[in-house]
This record gives sequence, C-alpha cells and structure tokens, in this order.
Amino acid sequence: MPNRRPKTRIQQKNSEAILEAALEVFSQAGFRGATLDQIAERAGLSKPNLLYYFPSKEAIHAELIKGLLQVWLDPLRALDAGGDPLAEILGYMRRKLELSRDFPRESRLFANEVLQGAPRVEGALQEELKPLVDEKAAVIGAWVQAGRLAPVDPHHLIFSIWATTQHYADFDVQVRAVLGPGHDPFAEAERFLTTLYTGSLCPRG
Amino acid sequence: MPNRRPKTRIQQKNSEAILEAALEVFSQAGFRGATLDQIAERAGLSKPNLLYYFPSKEAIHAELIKGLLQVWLDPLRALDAGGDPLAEILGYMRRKLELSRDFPRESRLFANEVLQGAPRVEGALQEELKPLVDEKAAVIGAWVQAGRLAPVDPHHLIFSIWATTQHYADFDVQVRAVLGPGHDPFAEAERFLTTLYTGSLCPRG
DNA sequence: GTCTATACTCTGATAGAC
DNA sequence: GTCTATCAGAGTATAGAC
Repeated sequence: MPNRRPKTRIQQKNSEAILEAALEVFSQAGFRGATLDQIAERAGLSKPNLLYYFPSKEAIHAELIKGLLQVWLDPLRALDAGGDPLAEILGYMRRKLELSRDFPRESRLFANEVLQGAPRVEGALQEELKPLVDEKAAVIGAWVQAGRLAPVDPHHLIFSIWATTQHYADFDVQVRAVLGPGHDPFAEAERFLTTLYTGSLCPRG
Repeated sequence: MPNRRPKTRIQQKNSEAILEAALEVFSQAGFRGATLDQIAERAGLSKPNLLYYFPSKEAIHAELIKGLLQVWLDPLRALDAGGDPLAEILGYMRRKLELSRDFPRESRLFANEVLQGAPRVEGALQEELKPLVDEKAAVIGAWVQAGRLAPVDPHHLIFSIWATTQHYADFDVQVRAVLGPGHDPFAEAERFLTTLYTGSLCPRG
C-alpha cells in the first residue's frame, strides 16, 4: 500500500489521474452509478492497479469530497463584514457563479451527494457548513439592522445564492436545452442575478 | 403480461404500489442506485411478481417520468398573460414552492435525472419544456416592454424560480442541517422569495 | 397471478506471477 | 508497481411449478 503522501513522481501522477477520472465519473453517474471499470479506463490504468493506489471505491470518493468542501466554502469565507453590503453580496454571488462555470463537475458531485440524503457528508454539513453560514448570516443580519440593506432573511438569501448559481452547473443540460444554441448561460446569469439582488437588496427609506 | 390499462382491482392496486415504492427508491438513490429488491420489498411483492407488472426496471422508471413531466409543467402553463405581471410571477413561484413541499420525491427524481445528463428525458426537454418556456418568456418579455415590470431577462427569471423553489426539495437535508431545528423552511422561503421578486420586479419610473 | 429456483451479467475486490 | 486471472456477491431477468 502506498504511503498517505505519495512520494515518487509516478505515484503522484497516477493518484492525480485517478482522482481526475473519478471526479468525471462520480459527478456524472453518482456514487453507485459509477464503476471502477469506468474510472480505471479513464485513468489509463487497470482496475487492480487502481486499487493499488486507493483501498476501495469508497476511499476514492471520500478523498474527492474531502478536497471539495474547502473549495466550496471559500467564497463564503471571503464575505467581509467590513465591506460594502451590496458589493459583498454581489461579490459572493459572482464567486459562486465562477465556481459553477469553472468547476461544474465538482458542483454536480456535491449535488449528487446532497440529493441522495448526504450519507457521506452529513457530518461535515453540521460541523463545518452550519457554523460558517450562521456566522455570515449574522453579518448580513447586522447590515440589515443598520439599515444598510433592505430587510431580508440572511439564511434564505444565502440559500437563494447557492440555488441560483449552482443551478447553472447542476442543471446545465436543461438550461442549454431551454435556451438553445448561441447563448452564454453564465454571462447572462451574472447580469440577471446582479439585477435581481441589486433591485431587492438596496435599502429604500 | 398485463394489458396497458390494468383492469382488475388487484392489478390496479399492485401497479400503484409498485410505482409508489419505485418513486421512493429511485428518488432517493437514483436510477442505478435503486434495486428491484428494494422496490419489491417496499411494494410488498416478490421480485418476479414485480416484473410481471412491468417488463423491466427501465420501464418502471419511464412510467414515473412520463407522469411527472406534466405535473411539473402545470404551474408554468397557468401563468396568465392577462393577469397582473407581478402577481402572476409570484403565483408561479408559490405554485412551484408548493410542489417542492408536497412532492419532494418527484422533484428529486427529476433532479437526479437532469443532474446525470438527462439521458432519459432529453427529448422531452427539447420538445415539451422548451416551447412552453419560450412561450411564457415571451409573455414576461411583453410585460417588460410595456413597462409593467422592471427590465429583466425572462428565461433567467424562470430559471431562478426553478432553482430557488426546487432547492428546498432537492437539498432538503442541507437546508435543515444549516437552519437547525425549529424552522419551517417552506414557509420562510415563501416570505423570502416574495420579498426578493417583489423588490426586484416592481417597475420604477 | 404468484411463488421458488435459477441463469447470467456486472462489479468490487483479491491472489499471485512478473 | 503492474499485470492476468479469478472470486464472491449483488443485481436484472427468466423458467416453470402451482
């Protein structure tokens, strides 16, 4: 069994190839729908060789999820209590939208997981996601209290940003089927969502 | 093999039990994650007996999807070009939110499908969903042109309603994990989304 | 119409040669 | 470290008795 931190270049390279292939397959088929055969083929390895690098299918998936959550939370962490309220919220929306655009597979991997009851991430939701969201919701709530933002439920505002931005990654097929060719969904989404949140969050008397 | 339209009461009852069980299992595990064993057990039938009513796993899934799409489109069909613009859009949002609240399994079944590339519904998206959305987007666009609604991209407005309302069904686990106990996510969502869309869509000079 | 038994395939994982 | 061969179990589907 290889060490936790692969040392040789070959090990490094193969580990990365496996995780890359696994991301592709898991995100498209879900945990149970994915097969080691598919992952091995994409990674250019035999199935037993793949299982030399990771002890099980579960372990590959866990490794992907582990690396993912942090990246996923970064945009919210960057929400700055000292900044301009509307600009901070629009900035958060944009960062989430960029993640959806640049890392759609990661978004779908996560969506698959939560959609099926989050059996492998429920702990992380409770211990990492909830505290961070509560903290940032308090920041938004304080902005509302200070009259710097229109009255709004902070938690549901955050939910709506998640929903609207991740929609373009998770339901990409549907979005493109409805829009037809000749569209740039993400660019259009940025304009639309900027309008949506600006109109709704600007304080007025 | 039974006829297309089951005739006896037993056939009727068993067919319904199978579809009910299949909805539960497919929505929670996805197509490949679901097994006939699980469906048969929930339906109170043996596995071969289940396959007496439906020729294959695929056929059960197809039957569910077929019945689903119509129900899913009804709220949008009800959007009335002759009504008050904001009231019509808020009404649409509310009907979608009620679907998420009352039929979360149906929402997750559909989400699972689209998330994995919509292999079994892509045709329906093109032939049924797109024309309907285009028609209603034109209605919204006309409202904007007439100055009865703030300027907004109609297609992306519809996407945002889908995303924000279905989020409460599809990501239910996450929403509840973040909110903690003592919340009614759907009631809170209705208030929040009413504020969000009212603030953003009211025309102002 | 419903059951028991089973055929056959796929899949995750292991053994052991090189 | 990588491969061929293979196992054991799960899963879909069918045969055939009742």
